[in-house]
Amino acid sequence: MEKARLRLAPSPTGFLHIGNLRTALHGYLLAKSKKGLAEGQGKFILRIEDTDEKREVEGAVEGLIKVLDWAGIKFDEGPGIGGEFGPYVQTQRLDTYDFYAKKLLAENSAYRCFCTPERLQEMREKQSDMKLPPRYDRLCRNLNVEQIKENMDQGKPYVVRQMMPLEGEVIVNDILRGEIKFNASDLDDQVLVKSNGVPTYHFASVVDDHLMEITHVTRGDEWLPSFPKNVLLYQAFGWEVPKFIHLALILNKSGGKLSKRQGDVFVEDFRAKGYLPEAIINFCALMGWHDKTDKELFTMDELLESFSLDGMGASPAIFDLDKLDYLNGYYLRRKSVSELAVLIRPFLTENLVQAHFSLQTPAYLEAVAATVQERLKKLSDVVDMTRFYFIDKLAFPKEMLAWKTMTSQQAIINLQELKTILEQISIDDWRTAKLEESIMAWLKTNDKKVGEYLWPLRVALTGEKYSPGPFEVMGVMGKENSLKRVDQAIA
RNA sequence: GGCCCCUUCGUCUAAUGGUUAGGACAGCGGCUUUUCAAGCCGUUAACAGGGGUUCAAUUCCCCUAGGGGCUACCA
Repeated sequence: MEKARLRLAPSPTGFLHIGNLRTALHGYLLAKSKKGLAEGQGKFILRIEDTDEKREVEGAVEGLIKVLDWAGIKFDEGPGIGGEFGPYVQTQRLDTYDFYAKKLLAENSAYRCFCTPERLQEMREKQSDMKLPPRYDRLCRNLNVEQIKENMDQGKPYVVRQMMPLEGEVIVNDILRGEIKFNASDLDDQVLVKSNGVPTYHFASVVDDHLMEITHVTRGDEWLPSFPKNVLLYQAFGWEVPKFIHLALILNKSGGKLSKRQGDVFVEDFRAKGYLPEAIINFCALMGWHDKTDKELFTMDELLESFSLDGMGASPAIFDLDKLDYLNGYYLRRKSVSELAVLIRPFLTENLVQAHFSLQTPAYLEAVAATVQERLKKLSDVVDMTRFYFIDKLAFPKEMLAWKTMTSQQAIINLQELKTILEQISIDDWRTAKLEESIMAWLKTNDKKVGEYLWPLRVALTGEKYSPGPFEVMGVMGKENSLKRVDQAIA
């Protein structure tokens, strides 16, 4: 059996982007799925890439771990979890990077660069004026020992740069795309260690992936351009190159980069709106992966059975909110009523604030939940959908009571008729099924038009054009409150 | 500009050197029906373009176009 150790290596710069969750999920499943890389025996590791203190956001690591856990992605090793390859936070591994940077320097695979940011800036401007690709001009690449010593003695700050081959081809292999060729002459002498002594992503991730024995690197394909540089670095160390799987980006509706501007992009946003982890996971799995059968509805457990490398593709996917909504509605409908009641509770505070205490019981919430379950796309929809259940007096124009071509006067007359019937129904019989039975029977025997009675009744009860049916609503609200609404509509 | 990646219905995606190019979401129509949903049934809709290779190309190759990414002492 193939060994598989994969990692998620986020930088703690804020919330978790939905695209990163997709990357995380695919990596996780490759490690853990029965049809994955290692028959479900792979390891999934969390490593925090916090080498850019400028972009770091307070509390982001905790947030990341929390939301990943919510989504159902578990780690075998990582900060707070442990493991034999720790620490799993890069700023706690600075000595390690220092050691390997010195090694590279000693072996002449890297060099110190004393160029100031100002000089680099100027250089790039000149290059782009001359329509040349902006690239380090390698001024410091050929500094002799004395010059280096002199600069160091003067305490000049320096970065460590990777020494790229001057000519030839670098051929790399991506699992999803096969061979990719780069000209060595197109490769910049990448910065490995910044002047503050902290490594760049490029350097730290290669060192860590090797030391942590990562076998397969999954990452976004925005890293494809640095792939040859990574490979060269492995070769400079004499290390085996792990397999690379570059996942295509997730794009917005117009095909551009999915960004905050166009709406929700963070998993936390979706969670706050009431999307279920089941839906998000199913949705993310399907972007860039497809089962060999036509099956599309997958729980995490099912993905753990079916997800495989050969179902993965390399083309970018556009984020389709409609499909996410569908999936979320689907999983919402599959919840038990009591589960749903618990889920909607946090969204209902606005409604409950104005409600009589008798309307705040778990039992009432469950009854309410049952009537809106099949209508919800996301949990936050529950607010508007159930408002009428919690308020004392409805406000709606009388004309709304009229069904199709009937007048509101006629609607009120019909309501009065219904009222007498309803009053005769005992509290014990005041249940949705029984109410429906009685009213429908009455309508039939008296040869009444169903719509001319049920529409006004429903509007009287809910004050809404669209809502659950009158029998369901009366079943939830009880006799007293239901009749009160009918009276209010008649008055 | 340079380098790299990608290209099947609007969207996510199957399949195949010879198919009526399949499924799902969305759309549309119908059934059901007091409304909205849900459900069921049906239906519109795609191989980016041009060259090759071949008896045959959506499938293999090349070019073009389009889209995207990278081009920092950010990841």
